Amino acid sequence: MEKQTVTIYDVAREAGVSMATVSRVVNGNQNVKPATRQRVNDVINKLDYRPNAVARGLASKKSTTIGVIIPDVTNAYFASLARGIDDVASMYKYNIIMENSDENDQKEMLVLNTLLAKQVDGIIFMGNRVTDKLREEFSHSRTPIVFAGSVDDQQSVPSVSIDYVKSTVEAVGKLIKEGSKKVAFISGSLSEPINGKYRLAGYKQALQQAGLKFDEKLIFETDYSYEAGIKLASQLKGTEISAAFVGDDRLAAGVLNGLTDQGVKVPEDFALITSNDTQVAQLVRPQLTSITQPLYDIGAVSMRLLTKLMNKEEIEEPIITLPYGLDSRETTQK
Amino acid sequence: MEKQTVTIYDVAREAGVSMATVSRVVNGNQNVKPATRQRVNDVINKLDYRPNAVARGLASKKSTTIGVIIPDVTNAYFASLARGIDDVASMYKYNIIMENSDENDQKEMLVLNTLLAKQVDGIIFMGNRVTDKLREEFSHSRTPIVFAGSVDDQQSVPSVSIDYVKSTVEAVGKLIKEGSKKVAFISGSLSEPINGKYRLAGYKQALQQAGLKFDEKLIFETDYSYEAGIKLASQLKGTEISAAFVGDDRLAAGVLNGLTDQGVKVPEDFALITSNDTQVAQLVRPQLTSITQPLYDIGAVSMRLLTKLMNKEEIEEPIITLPYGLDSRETTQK
DNA sequence: ATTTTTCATGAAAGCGTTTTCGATACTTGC
DNA sequence: GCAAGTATCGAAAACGCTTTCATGAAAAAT
Repeated sequence: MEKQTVTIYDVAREAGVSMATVSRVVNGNQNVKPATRQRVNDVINKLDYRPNAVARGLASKKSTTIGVIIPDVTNAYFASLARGIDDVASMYKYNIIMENSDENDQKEMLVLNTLLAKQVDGIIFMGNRVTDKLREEFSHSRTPIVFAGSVDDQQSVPSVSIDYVKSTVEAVGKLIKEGSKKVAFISGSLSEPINGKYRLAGYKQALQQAGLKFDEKLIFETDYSYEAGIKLASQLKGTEISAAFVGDDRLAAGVLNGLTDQGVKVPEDFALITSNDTQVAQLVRPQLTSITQPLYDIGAVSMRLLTKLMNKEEIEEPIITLPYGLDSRETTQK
Repeated sequence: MEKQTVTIYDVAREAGVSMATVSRVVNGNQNVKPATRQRVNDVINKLDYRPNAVARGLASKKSTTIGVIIPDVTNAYFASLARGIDDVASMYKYNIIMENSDENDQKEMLVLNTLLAKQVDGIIFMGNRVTDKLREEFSHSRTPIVFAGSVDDQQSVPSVSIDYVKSTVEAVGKLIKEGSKKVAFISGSLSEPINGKYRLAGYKQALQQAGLKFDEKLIFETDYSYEAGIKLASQLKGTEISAAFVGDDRLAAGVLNGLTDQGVKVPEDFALITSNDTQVAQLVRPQLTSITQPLYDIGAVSMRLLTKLMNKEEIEEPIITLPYGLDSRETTQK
């Protein structure tokens, strides 16, 4: 016995009303006589009627679904944002279609298009850079979008993040103040604005404030992985470098563990500050001093912003900067 | 100028064919003369036509979307599974609606229902227990479902996981063989079959094989968190217990760090084996010896199984058990 | 040359809702 | 009691696509 799906029409017939009325009670429209509402609700329960969201979406042109483009769910940083996004999304009755992009240009285009095809009401984009093609696609579509945990360097898209320049100035400044003359700057690709533009600027600014000269050789561009950190650690050993600012926690954990495994004492011989305050930073020993970010909130606020955009509400400020902190743990003097 | 969406009808008119023909070329149906196909494709490009997936879904009764119920994306274990799921899902052109359940019964029911309302073609469920209500809901619906990383203890639902009993026997066996007479069993709620039924059974079996007596006092039931581990560590210190099997990596990391911080030497004074082989296990120092699970594959295989179910293909074996391993790292003798 | 098959296409009926617009039935005010 | 307003409801037209069925044309078989 194939379960025949019960439609709004069945309910209407059974309750002796029109589809319009059923639709009204389902959607909480007030123009229904209480008695009728009751009758319809009874039938709904009796028949176990569940509105078909797809049909609803077609008729209303709203899918109550938003698309989330995430580099990799497996990355704790992005996963935390995602959690914030999801929580406020469900608060507002939206569902989330999540797509891993691997920060691959082609894949990003692809998922963006399928998201648009699915008629998502809005999109949250996570990633460290935006290609021109992608930006163009964004502006073409009528679908609102917000960047979470990153800024469009043209500042043309609503976004929420922390102040990467200032936080880096502070972190590097601390390293210098605690006695390091040679502070390495370790990050992912410098072609990503967050690194090449903001963090690097902060690094230089901190140097300048301390009257130190910028040295190209202290800049290490690598990828965001634990392994890359381990490898970097061997390069670092035996140099004059005695501290490092690192743009990613897993990378930092690699550097730390690599250093420690080689007998370098952290923080005595080498100080370290990382950037994302992911749980990783607290799991390793010694615990990583880190810039702290309201990860969950970045996601949550992004989603909240998106709901406003979708409602065409007036937005006071589309580029939101959330407060950050600097938590001194065990890889700096204190 | 509000961008007027271009529909299949516009393409049809412009190309001088019927909607049916356009639909055919869009869907790769072979019954179209190459010349016509070409003409239609040209118009599609010219007009930048993108099929509306919602309308498509309504007409075809397929959403090409699957629902994923995950306890918490922020948990590395589940995130890894999710990644596997997503990769093969997109391989098969499915999109994923992801819902965090927090393993909360009520929330699970809720998300299941919205998933069903959205007409997902299939569901992947992650979680450690299934309430009867949920099970009933599953069986009511015609939507195929598979459990990833857990088993329905009634074995009535397709699932993919590892053999929790055998892997635990092996892990606990190793601990005993290496000299521990008192091995603690530390896990999350015993009401979850994975703990109370399978792992515990494995634990007892290992004891029995070694001729050891089961001792209620060695069973520690807590929650899966780093903090819980830290707390547990103080309880453990000073007892005769000299080893522990732990059901979760973050929990294990907590125990390890807690022990170490109190001056207990691991593995010399206390040996530890954890269960999920999440990256956490390798980040901590000493690195946690762990049962290894093919996390990504569990997700991937689950999704593959689901595609078969959705295609109504013949399934040889709906309860899939993937191979596990035991990686001796630094929290056991070797 | 005629009959069959096969191919290519179009007309139109859904798919299950929402929503507009008008109609009817009640209230209310006077 | 009657006009005017208001609350309640229904008919039916979308929404943008897929899919069945019929049809005519072209190809193959006789």
